[in-house]
Amino acid sequence: MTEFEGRVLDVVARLRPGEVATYGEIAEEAGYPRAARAVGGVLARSDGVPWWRVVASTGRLVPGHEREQARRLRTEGVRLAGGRVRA
DNA sequence: TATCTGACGATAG
DNA sequence: CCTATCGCCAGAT
Repeated sequence: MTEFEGRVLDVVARLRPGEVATYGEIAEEAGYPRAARAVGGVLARSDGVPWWRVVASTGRLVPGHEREQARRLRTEGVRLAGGRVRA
């Protein structure tokens, strides 16, 4: 468990139901401002974290998990439109 | 030290 | 709105 990993997972774990954040925001809050890309890598290999509450800066859902993510987000009351989270 | 790989982000066309 | 590109980053090899 690297420090980067630990910080990222910690930040994501703090997201509350209905709250959505972008990879970039997670990276910044974790203390690694420009590591948005690396954040995706961590989430892709982690379990037990609310990954569905993280989306791209454009509001797009996670590639390959659109259905599942959309289902979970709607369950939490998040408004979606055209496969994207409404700003 | 050099490369390659992604659940990224911003920008140009 | 879409794709192509390029810049950026941590990790793995």
